[in-house]
Amino acid sequence: MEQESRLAGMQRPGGRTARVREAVLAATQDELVERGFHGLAMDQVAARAGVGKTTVYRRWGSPSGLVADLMTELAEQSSPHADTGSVEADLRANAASVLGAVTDRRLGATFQAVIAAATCDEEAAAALRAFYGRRVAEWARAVERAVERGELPEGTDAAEVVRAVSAPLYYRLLVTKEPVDENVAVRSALQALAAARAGAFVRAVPPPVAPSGEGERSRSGRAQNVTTADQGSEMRG
Amino acid sequence: MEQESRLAGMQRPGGRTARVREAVLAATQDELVERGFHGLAMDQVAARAGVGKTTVYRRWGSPSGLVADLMTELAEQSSPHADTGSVEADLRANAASVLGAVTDRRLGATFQAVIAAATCDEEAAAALRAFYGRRVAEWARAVERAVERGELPEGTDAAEVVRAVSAPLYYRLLVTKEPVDENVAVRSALQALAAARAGAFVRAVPPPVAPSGEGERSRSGRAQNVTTADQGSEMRG
DNA sequence: CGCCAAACGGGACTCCTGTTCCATTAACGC
DNA sequence: GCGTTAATGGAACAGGAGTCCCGTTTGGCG
Repeated sequence: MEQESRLAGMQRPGGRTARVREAVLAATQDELVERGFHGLAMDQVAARAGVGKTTVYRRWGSPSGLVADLMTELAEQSSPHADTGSVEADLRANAASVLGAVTDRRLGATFQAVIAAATCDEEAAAALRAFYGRRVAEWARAVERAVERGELPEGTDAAEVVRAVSAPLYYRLLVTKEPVDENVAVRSALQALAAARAGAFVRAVPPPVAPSGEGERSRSGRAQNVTTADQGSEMRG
Repeated sequence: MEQESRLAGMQRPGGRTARVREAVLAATQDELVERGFHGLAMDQVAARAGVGKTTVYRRWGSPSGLVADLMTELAEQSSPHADTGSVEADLRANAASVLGAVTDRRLGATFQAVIAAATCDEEAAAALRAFYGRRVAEWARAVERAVERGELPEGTDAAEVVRAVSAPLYYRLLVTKEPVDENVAVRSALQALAAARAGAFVRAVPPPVAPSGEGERSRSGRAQNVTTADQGSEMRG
């Protein structure tokens, strides 16, 4: 999308260059598994890949660049998805897929890394967006077919349903750091399904309810005890 | 809990020490807003806070340490939550609260930072867990009351419902990097509510479905098949 | 087969992060 | 007040990440 891969800019993507990239990306993943993103040192990667440090700096620039390229690589590979004819089974399969990606030692480390990188590096963020954009779109087709079959309400936002399946898993993984296991994955799928069946994903914007509670204030604002009585001073436009 | 704050270990937590901590944490937040976690340099923080670099290193050790302490500080402050008597309003208020925290320039930067730090630093991860543990527990009470009132099914896992409200917001913020606005927040709350009403959060483990399609396989070749051969109780309504 | 430029590799160099040492300040107890 | 010493502040020091320079390799092409 944004960039075919790190070979895109190369004017001579011949044998050696491709070999170098392959070796470096593999080494990067190894390092990620062993030391995590914070411990990803360009030196180490270069040494492990058996290439010059200069080369790694020149082509990838930073650890973020490495993981971004890695993610781009993964984005081009992944695509399999189920289409069983039953939304429930499809969504379960989707959840299982995410679970697998997150659980797998190698892939999990990579995802953690790319997400960490994405918090501070635009290139990594773009790679991440591209990856999920593609993946969500793939799985969304199953949901769309379910809508066509009448299993889900007309107007259901398929992509949103798919995202809703992954969201709790990533929430646990990244925010609460709770373990993510099969049980959680199944529940996640079923929750999304239940909400979808209830029409919570139909595209129309829901109407506001009477007392739309004010959110918490930032610490600098120092308002404790929101009584919710205060009416809609909207959060931000 | 793990540590009251960074003052805990201090044997002489008197005026100056407290002042230093305050100044350093404030400076840390400023730096986070301006440069983000990746650009958080101990030197800069020290200079900005008007304290010696040595002091910052001695007491916090690393950028992660700074951020973790900041999160601990925030955890002790936050507590406001709505209890309007209507689950829908409460959950909307919860979503708005999260939205506010994420949207606020200062708080948002801090959360991003602590999450980034948590991916590679156990102390930051612990601070993050503590923060959300507390916050979720607070909001869960509103859901519990809703269960008591009969608005939601018996056996509903209140904490799970609360987490389900935040999950999509953090998913967008961290994974897909889509903008998080009020619209998304409201939808998130209503999705969680719909799922809760449908009984998707009752504590019993859901039953397996017949044709559990083959999940996708992650590239490393491990298959994930949801078998969920657990005991069961029906859950869709 | 041989040219040319693209890409790589190694080593020296720079700069910045983090540490150490010691003098100075100011809480806390009396 | 006054002493003790935890805690801070400054400056010099060390180590490592990232850059630069330039020579070497190698893929593309006639």
